[in-house]
Amino acid sequence: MNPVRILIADDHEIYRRGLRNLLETQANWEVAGEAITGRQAVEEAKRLSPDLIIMDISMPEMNGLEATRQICKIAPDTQVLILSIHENEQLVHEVLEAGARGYVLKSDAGRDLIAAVESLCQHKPFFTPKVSEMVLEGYLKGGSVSDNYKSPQNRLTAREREIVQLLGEGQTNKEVAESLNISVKTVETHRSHIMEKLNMHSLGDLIRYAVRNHLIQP
Amino acid sequence: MNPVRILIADDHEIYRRGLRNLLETQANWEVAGEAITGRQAVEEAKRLSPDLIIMDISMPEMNGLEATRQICKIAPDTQVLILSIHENEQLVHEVLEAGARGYVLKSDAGRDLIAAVESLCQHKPFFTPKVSEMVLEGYLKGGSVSDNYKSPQNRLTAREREIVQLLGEGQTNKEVAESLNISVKTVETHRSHIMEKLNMHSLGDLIRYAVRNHLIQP
DNA sequence: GTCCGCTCTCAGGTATTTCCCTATGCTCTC
DNA sequence: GAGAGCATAGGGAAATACCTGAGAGCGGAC
Repeated sequence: MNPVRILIADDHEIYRRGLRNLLETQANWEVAGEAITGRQAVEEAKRLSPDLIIMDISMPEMNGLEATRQICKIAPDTQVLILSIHENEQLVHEVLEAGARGYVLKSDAGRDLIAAVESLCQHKPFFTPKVSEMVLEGYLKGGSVSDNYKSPQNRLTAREREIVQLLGEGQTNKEVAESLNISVKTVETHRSHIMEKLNMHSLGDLIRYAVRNHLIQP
Repeated sequence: MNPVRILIADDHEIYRRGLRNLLETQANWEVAGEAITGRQAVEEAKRLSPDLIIMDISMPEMNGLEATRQICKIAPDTQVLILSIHENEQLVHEVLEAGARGYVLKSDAGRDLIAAVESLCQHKPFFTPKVSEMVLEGYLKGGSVSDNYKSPQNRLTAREREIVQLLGEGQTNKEVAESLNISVKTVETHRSHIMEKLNMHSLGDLIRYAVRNHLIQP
């Protein structure tokens, strides 16, 4: 039987160590790689085609939510397990919408992570008890999750959200352009589209928007 | 030479694993015990008399700040190193007041933790670069930290705080100048002073600072 | 299959804003 | 009265905003 190949995406080195250490206690599991940013996670997912990704939400450059969206699109066979400190209903629905199949709170991870990984490997979703209630509620309300969830950032495209995050992290247009390997002009275009869509008129508005919508940490 | 005996206090099992794993790479260091709550940390500090405690801030039952206060009172020989995700000036000064001798951001921990532990073992304080500037300024101003740091934004002058707030609320330099009936040039000067004082390089940084320090609402 | 709409990409040009350095009063302290 | 800190501001260089325009790719509609 082939080993289960796992990619770890978390910006804290200590936490990655802890995860690796825990996962390696399991026979037949293999940590195939590590990623520090969402962008790296996407790249490594492409390169390594892991069976499963353990994904933190808050990461620099690109957050885990956005990374999950992209990975589930380009590599639908890869299972994504979200590890988050946020016990936030909105966020749970967002990550499910993005394509993740599991959500474990970091405070429960020591107890539940192994079970969660096992579950996802058998293509069954997994949620820590606190989370599963929220999820259930979402479905019971009728309609799909997406019907219930119309957050304003859905109006932004993936690329636009990405740019909002980088700007929010303090990068200038020029730095964003370098980070994404695109022209400054392109960044300017995106930026003006974003401003227009959200009806904002200054970078300050944009950044507060990003903080409110958990695209960045204050 | 006796080994350095370390107590780990953090409520996340994965994180404790990571810490233990990292610390055990060092010869002559020994993880004497673990605590999951602040209360446990106090008890274990009494029972084990470790040389050093690595202390998370957010823990259930009793937070790391309160635990630090108690431990520094009952076991003044034990060094406390704070490990926190919060880049918040107020908090830094509170933990120093409480008796901690080091403050490392979790995002920097992988790089700085070993150095921090070494430093504290030689009874030298240690702070990650981002943090050390805040601290340094506090001491350079003379008097105790608490005198100067009733609130972190004391480092900025009244006028500067006013400007940070207006910028944070989404006003442009020009609008701020109109609001305050001063020249745009003056606003620019204030702004660059603020940036310099806080060691920031973009409006994004500034706004996140303002949100963290409750100068504005996100 | 083709067309339409959306997205991402980029360019050029001008107006505007910001950045960086310097400088002048003013007040308070030592 | 010398110096430190603060609020004020100017000049020139750099960056950004704001417009128009446009090609390439992609997915859904018909």
